[in-house]
Amino acid sequence: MTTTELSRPIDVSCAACETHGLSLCGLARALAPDQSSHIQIQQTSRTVLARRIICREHDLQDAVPIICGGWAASVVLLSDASRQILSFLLPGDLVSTALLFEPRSHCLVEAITDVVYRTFKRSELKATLLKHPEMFDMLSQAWIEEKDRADQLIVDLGRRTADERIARLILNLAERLSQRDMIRTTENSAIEMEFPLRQHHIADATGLTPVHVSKVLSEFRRGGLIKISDRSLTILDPAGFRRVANMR
Amino acid sequence: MTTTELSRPIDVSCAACETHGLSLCGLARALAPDQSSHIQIQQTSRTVLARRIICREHDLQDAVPIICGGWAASVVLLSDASRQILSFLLPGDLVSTALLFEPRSHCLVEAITDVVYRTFKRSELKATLLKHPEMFDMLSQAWIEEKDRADQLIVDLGRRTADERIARLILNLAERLSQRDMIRTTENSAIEMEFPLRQHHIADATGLTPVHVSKVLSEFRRGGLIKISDRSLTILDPAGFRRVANMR
DNA sequence: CGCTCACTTGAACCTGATCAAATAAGGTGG
DNA sequence: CCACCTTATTTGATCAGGTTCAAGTGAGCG
Repeated sequence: MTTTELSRPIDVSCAACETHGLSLCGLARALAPDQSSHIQIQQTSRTVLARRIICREHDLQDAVPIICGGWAASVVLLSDASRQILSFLLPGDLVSTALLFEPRSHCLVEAITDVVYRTFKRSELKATLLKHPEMFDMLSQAWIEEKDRADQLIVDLGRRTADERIARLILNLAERLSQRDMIRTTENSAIEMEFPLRQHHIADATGLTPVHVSKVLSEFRRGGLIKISDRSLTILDPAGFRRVANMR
Repeated sequence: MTTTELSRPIDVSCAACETHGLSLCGLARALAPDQSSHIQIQQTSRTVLARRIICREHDLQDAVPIICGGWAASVVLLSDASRQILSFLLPGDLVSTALLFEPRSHCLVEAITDVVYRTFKRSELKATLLKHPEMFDMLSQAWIEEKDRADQLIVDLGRRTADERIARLILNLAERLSQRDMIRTTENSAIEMEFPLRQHHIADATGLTPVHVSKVLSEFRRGGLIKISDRSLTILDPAGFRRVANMR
């Protein structure tokens, strides 16, 4: 069985949500069932195992998913079996703001780690949105951020070198994790984070091959910029790493 | 003087709007002053010359622009003076749906041809949006299309060859122009359209160099796929061209 | 122990970039 | 209308960043 389903009230298997409770983005927080929020919507919590699919392209879905725990990716499959990752989804992320308005997902959403997510009925969520102006603002906020990240990725893929793309990906993830209180900063200002991505994920996200990703990461390691071990990544030299990332 | 400003009623210098009156996308049409629409919002019409800027990055704008005539581009400038075009804007396009919710444009909008556009006050537009559910649907439609095109571009830049990128760009433009009744189909099923783009625009949009764009276009021409002359492009062999565009 | 999956490393290759020079196409002032 | 200047486009030669191919190493797991 790849998914478990349970209706409210949310039970302990959703502990991951609590863990990141405070770190969820506005929308997710407003909808969290255990918050003091005055907004109440029917919702369902699910768990999927790593590598399993959360929603398929062209699926017609009545449900709008929000990630509560774990990492996922939105990916587009090409006819030659190559893949492009459009975005990584972290706890608190709405899978796609477009799903609020149209039932058809146009890309695959795949769990990278085990993932806990909640789903809402589109109709209810929309209704709530129109009734609560503050929710509407959160939505437009999420929308703007989603588009900004897509535009940023376009620039990266169109105009930056492999080194830059990879460094920027890592820094962007660090930034987003930091907003969720999911990084540690050590006394020598190194930044450490959980990093469940395989090199092929990085390759699929940056438009490179896994082989080249390996070479670039080795280079970064040799340069003392980062350290990777045991599904955890440390940026040893944030300033230097940012320098690599930013400009030609 | 780069822009002319005139308050309603719209005069003949906005003839371009009439030309494409029927072709505007839902939102723009609903807002067109000469339509039988029951929705009335204060608006201003402006004209800018080719190559001039419609709105600058980080500009704080009270105004939301919709293109009425001509072609424009959203572009991101990099520190090394290279550029990435995020999207081409055609008549009927909202410059960016994000501008409805936040006053700060995060990219430059540049006229490619002479451009006629109208601007609306954000506050009024937002208010109208919430009052008219059918406008809200048009907006979410525009939003979804905008995001779809961005995602499509990500895939193109991440995973496709130069030939594919260029062919797809041209086909996408043909498709969008066709929705606006701005293409001609000749008896031998060739597709002809106005094509004001310079090769450097194509390069900036596809993440390639102008030199390489020139080579690829020459190759297409030599293969009898397209013809370009006098700011007009003809797809001579649509089937063959689509084959080049679609898959590896 | 033997698999499989992830990563690493090196060699050869190729797509697209860079450099350079020539040609064409506009636009302007006289 | 022409001479001149600037901006596009074309074409060829060379270069380089990443890919592809291939083989080997290592870690986790049944």
